[in-house]
Amino acid sequence: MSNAVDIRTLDLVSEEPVSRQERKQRTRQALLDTALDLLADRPFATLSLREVAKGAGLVPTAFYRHFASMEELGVALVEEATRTLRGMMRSARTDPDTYQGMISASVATVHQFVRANEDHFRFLTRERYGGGPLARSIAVELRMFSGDLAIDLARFAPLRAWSTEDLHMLADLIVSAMITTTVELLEARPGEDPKITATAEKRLRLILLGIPHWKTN
Amino acid sequence: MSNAVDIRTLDLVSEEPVSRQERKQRTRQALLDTALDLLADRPFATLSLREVAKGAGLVPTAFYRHFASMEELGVALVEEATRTLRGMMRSARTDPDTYQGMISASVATVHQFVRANEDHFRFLTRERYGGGPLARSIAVELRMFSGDLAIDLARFAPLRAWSTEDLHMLADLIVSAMITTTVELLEARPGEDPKITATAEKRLRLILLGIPHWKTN
DNA sequence: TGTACATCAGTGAACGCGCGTTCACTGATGTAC
DNA sequence: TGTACATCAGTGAACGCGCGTTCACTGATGTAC
Repeated sequence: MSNAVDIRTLDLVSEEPVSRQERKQRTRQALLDTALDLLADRPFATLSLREVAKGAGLVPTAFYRHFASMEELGVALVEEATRTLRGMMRSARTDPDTYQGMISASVATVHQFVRANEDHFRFLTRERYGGGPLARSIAVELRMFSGDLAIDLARFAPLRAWSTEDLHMLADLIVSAMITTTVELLEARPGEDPKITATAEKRLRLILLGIPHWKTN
Repeated sequence: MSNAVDIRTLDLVSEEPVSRQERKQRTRQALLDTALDLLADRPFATLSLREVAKGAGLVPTAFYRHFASMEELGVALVEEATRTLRGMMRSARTDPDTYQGMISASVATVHQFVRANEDHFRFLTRERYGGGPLARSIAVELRMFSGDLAIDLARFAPLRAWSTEDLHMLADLIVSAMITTTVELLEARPGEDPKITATAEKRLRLILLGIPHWKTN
C-alpha cells in the first residue's frame, strides 16, 4: 500500500470538503488495505502494528485511534472478506434448471469472484487453518456458507428425499471442491485459469453424477 | 516439551554409554519435538529460535549447532511430517477388492494415523496454506501423494478406460475429501470421531458412485 | 592401560533492532453563541 | 458572520522487552600414540 499516503495527500488538495468523520473512515480503510496487502505472502500473525501503521502513512501510535489491537484489525478483515464471500454466495444463487448449467455457472461465479478479490480469498484460505481466533470465525462463516448451500440443494428434485445430514455431507463436499479450486486459482500461473475451471467443472459433475444412485435411508 | 531437559538428565544417569553423536541426535530431536509442540496453536512463522531452544533446555546459541536457521528446522519438520504421511499412504495400499471395503479401510487408516500423529497432521494442514517455502514443499508432497493415488486408481477395473487427466481429477477430489476429514478430526471434540468417520465414508461413497456413469472421452 | 591433544556440543555476555504501549502534545475541524 | 472553546486524529519522545546473531569460552568425549 505505497499509495495510501498519496490518497490522503490528494484529499488535502481536492475541492470537495471532507468531514473529520470521513477522513477517519478513510484512514481506517487504509490500515485494512495495507494489512491485506502485506498478507499476500505471510500469515496474519506475523504482521506488526508498526508496519501496518507505517504502510498506511501513520505513526505507530495513531493506529490506536482506529483499532484497540492488531487482533481487532484482524476481526475487521475477516468481516470484510466474508462480506465478499457472501456476495459470491448471493451471485451463485441465480438458479439455472439443469445440472450442467448450475455447474458451469457456479464455477464461473467462483472464478470471477476469486479473480476480482484475490486478497480476500487468499486471506480466508490462508487463515482458515492458521489457528487462533481468526481461524475460528472463518470456520463459522464457512459452515454457514455450507448450510445455506444445503438448503438450496434441498430444493432440487433429485435431492428432495435426502436426509438433512446427507444434504450437509453433499454441501460440504461441494464447498471443499470449490475451496480446492479457489486455492488452485490463487496459486495459478498466468493462463492456467481455463484448465483450472475445466477441472473444477469435472469435479462437480462427478459428484453430482452419484446423486441419482445414492441410497437414501 | 517441558520434559526435554528431563530426558537429557536421565541420559547422564543411565548406565549405557552414549556417544557424542547420539547425544547430538537426541538434542536435535528435542528441538524438533519442542517446535512441533509449540505449533499446536500457532503458525510456524511465529516461532522464535530462542523459545524453541529454551523449550529444548538449551541456551539460544546452542541452536546453531543443529540448524543454521529456523527455516532449516522448518524444512526438517516438513520431512518428518511427510514421512508420517507416506507411512499412511503405504498402509492404505492394502488393496481390498470391493469399493466398500476400500472406503472403510481407507477412512480407518486416515483416522488411525491422524490420531496417532496429531502434531504432524496439524502442522501439515496448517502450513499447507500458510504461505512461504514450507507451504510450497508441502504442496509438492501432496501432489506426489495425489499422483500415487491416481496410479493406484488406474488399476481398478471401472477406471481402466479413464484418461490420465480424469484420474488425477478423481485423485485430487479424494485427497481433498480426506484432508477435510483430517481437519475435522483435528478440530473434533472428544467422542465425535465415529460421526466424522461415518461422514467421511459417505463422502467417498458418493464420489465413487459417480464413476460408472462418467463419460470417458 | 595411560597420557597428551583435538574435537565440538553447549555456555554466557554482549550487540543493535523492531516491537507494543505510555504519555503529553499539536493543530485542524467542529460547535455554541 | 465572527469569536471562543471543545473535540480528537495524528505526532514524537520514551520505555522495557524479546529477538537473531557474534564471539570467546569451557569441559566432557574422542583419538593418536
